[in-house]
Parts: sequence; structure tokens; C-alpha cells
Amino acid sequence: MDRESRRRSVAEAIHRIAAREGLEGVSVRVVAAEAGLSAGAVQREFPTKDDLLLFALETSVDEVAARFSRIRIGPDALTFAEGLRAVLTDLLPTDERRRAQARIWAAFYARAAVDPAFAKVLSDLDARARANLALALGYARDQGELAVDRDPAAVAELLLVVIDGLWFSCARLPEGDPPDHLHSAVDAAVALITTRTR
Amino acid sequence: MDRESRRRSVAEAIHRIAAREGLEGVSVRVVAAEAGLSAGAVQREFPTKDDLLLFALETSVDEVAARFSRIRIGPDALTFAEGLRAVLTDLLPTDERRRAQARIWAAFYARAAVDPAFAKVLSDLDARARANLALALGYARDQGELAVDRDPAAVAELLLVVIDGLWFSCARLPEGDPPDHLHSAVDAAVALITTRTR
DNA sequence: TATGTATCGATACGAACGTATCAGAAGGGT
DNA sequence: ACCCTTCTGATACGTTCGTATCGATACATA
Repeated sequence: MDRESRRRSVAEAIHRIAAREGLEGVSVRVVAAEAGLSAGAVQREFPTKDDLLLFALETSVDEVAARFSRIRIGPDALTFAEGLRAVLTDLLPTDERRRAQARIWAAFYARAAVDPAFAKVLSDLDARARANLALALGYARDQGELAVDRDPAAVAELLLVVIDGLWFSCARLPEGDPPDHLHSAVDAAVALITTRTR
Repeated sequence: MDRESRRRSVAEAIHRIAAREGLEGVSVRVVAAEAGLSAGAVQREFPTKDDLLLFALETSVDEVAARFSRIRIGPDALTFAEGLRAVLTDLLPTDERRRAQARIWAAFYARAAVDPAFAKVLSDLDARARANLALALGYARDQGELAVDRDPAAVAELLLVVIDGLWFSCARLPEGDPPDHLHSAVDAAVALITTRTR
């Protein structure tokens, strides 16, 4: 078994544990057991616990970034309104996997609140998202989908906040609850930001 | 020293620790030292760690609820737009205390993602906030401050999401950074939700 | 086939955790 | 004065943590 795939399976193990018990439940031994490896193997790959968690965070960031970048807005793709709805709806816990990812995300955010290394990784992702949003909003304005008196940069900031809020609303949703009210919130966000199609 | 004030000082100690190192840094011994008490005293008051954390959460919830309820919207108080801006701006980290509270909140949210007891306390707060928002939005609609084709319930859900998002955006803001972009987000939210005053 | 090297699983260790237990100080009621 | 209840601070215990270390094994190279 090559190194890279083992690192990946460790990251997946951490994600499963974090979704179940939070970052507090992540320890070298537990991760090793969950990944089906010996503790020594995990430890050799990730000398300290911070290495372990940061790698899991980066893996998670890559996954989320990939999810976002799958949705393309532009002339020969989705309209801005469609794309915006797709991005926001994609965050909602439609299945158990999504729900788990929201919980993982919440755990990492909490860690970022007290650990600058984690905060930096997240703010880098933020910067990328901000840039992508600026592009999409520029396109939207060109297409007349944005009310002209809205400041696109401010709307972008609001959207980043909404996205963060959706993550956490999902994270603390009880196990079986459907996210109906979050769908309402997404509807409202799309309706308020885009102009009506009359 | 009476019991109630000691419980309160314990809660404050937990908040200081959680703001500094997250919930992972909270242990019976550390809390006792931070509160200037013996470990036994803390342990007698809160038999288990869960008791400790849940009490700290409830204290935090009360503080936040008090902050919200200080802002009154109505005929002889603020307009809806003013009140909405006040509520959202109040979340922003204007001082170190606010910043600390955002970090504490992030920690509790992450815990709520994996612990139903915590999730319930937060969702109860949510229910109260939802009711208050419904009131305010009803008033706004009566005053013509809401576009008539907006569903007030959906807007309320969006606002709850925005509030959650603001918490976490604040929580992971680096130490000295000014929250300019969050002010932009608040401006955008207020502008989009309330009708223009022409 | 030998040998040097990298990787493996396992164990060891000190620290810190949550919790239980307990001896003594304090204080009010008889 | 005594005793009984309550409260206090401290210590004890078993577990688990992160990390260091180490002999055994696998493998590449000469």
C-alpha cells in the first residue's frame, strides 16, 4: 500500500471520527484503529497530532473547494440565479454524508477560532471563494440579474456569511430532521439577491 | 460566598478558557484554578464535566439572549431597518469581549454538532429568536418596510442563517483584524431585506 | 547471497484527564 | 458542652492522552 493512499485513508478516518464525536474524539490510537492501521504507522506518517489534524483539514478543504468548483456559472452554463441556488442547496444535508461534512466543518471552524494555523487555511479558502464570487457577481451584473444599485463586493461578503451560516445550521440539525427551513432560507437568499425574472 | 455567585464565577472562568483555547482546554482543574477555587469545590457544584459545560452554555445563551432583547423594534422605538442593523452590528467584534464571545459560541456550536444535549439548548434559543423575528418582520411588513412579495417566514430563516454566519466569521477573524468586510455584509443584508426609503 | 537501510508494529513513559473518596473545619441545634 | 450535618480542600485511582523509543522485518543494492 503506497504512502499517499494511506495518508488519504487516515484523513477519511479522522473525518468519520470528527463527524461522530468531534475533534476531541480524535486521537492517534483511535484514528489508527478506525483506519485499520497500527498506531506506529499513523505516527510515522504524522509525527504530531497537529500534523494529523491539519492534513485532515486540508483534505476537507480540498473536498469542499471541489464541490464548489463543480458548479459553473457563465454564458454556456448556469445563469447566476441557478448557480447561486445550486451552490447554496449543495450545502444542505440531503444525505448522511453531507450532514457529516457539515459537522466536520463545524469542528474545524471551532478549532480555527483558537488556532491561527487552522484559521489561515480557512481564510485562504475564503479568499478563493471571494474571488470566485466576484467573478460570478460580475457576470450576474452584466446579465442584469443583479439589481444595479447593489454593491457586488458587499453582496459577496454577505454570501460568504450566508454560506458559513448554512454550514453551522446544518451541523446542529438533529439527526433525522429534514432541512426544510434551510431550503426556505436559500430561497429567500436567491430571491433577494437576484432580480425577478418577469 | 454564596452558591449562586460561585456558580457564576465558574461559568465566567469557563468562558475565559474556552475563548482562549476552546472547549478542549476546559478541565475541572483548570477551571478551578481560573476561578480561584479548589478543584473539590468546583466538583461538588458540578459533579461531571457535562454539568460544567452545560451550565456554561446556558449562561452564555442567557447573555446572548439578553443582548438581543435589549434591541426593541416597534412604534415607539427603532424602525425595522434600524433594529435589524443594530442586531447584526451588535454581533460584530467591536471589542475583545465580543470577539471572545464569538469564539465561545463557535466552541459550543461545534459541540452541539455531536452532542444532542447541547444541540437542544441551542435550538431552543433558535425557537425564541425565530418567534422574535416573526414579530419584528410582521411589524416591518405593516410599516411597508418589507417588500410585499417576500415571504416573512423565509426571510426570518435567512436571517437566522446570517446571524449564525456572522458568529463564525467573527470567531475565526485573526486577532487584530478589523471586521470591515463583515460590516459590508451587514449593510448588504439590511439593504436587501428592507425596502428603500425613497 | 550478504548487508545496509528504511519501514513496520509494539511497547514505554510521563502527564493530564474525569471521577471517587475521605479527613478535617465550620457551624448551628439540643 | 456536645454532636450531627454540611461544606471544604486534597489526595487517590484508573484511564487515556501525545510522544519517544526500540527490536524485528522487508527490501534494495552491490
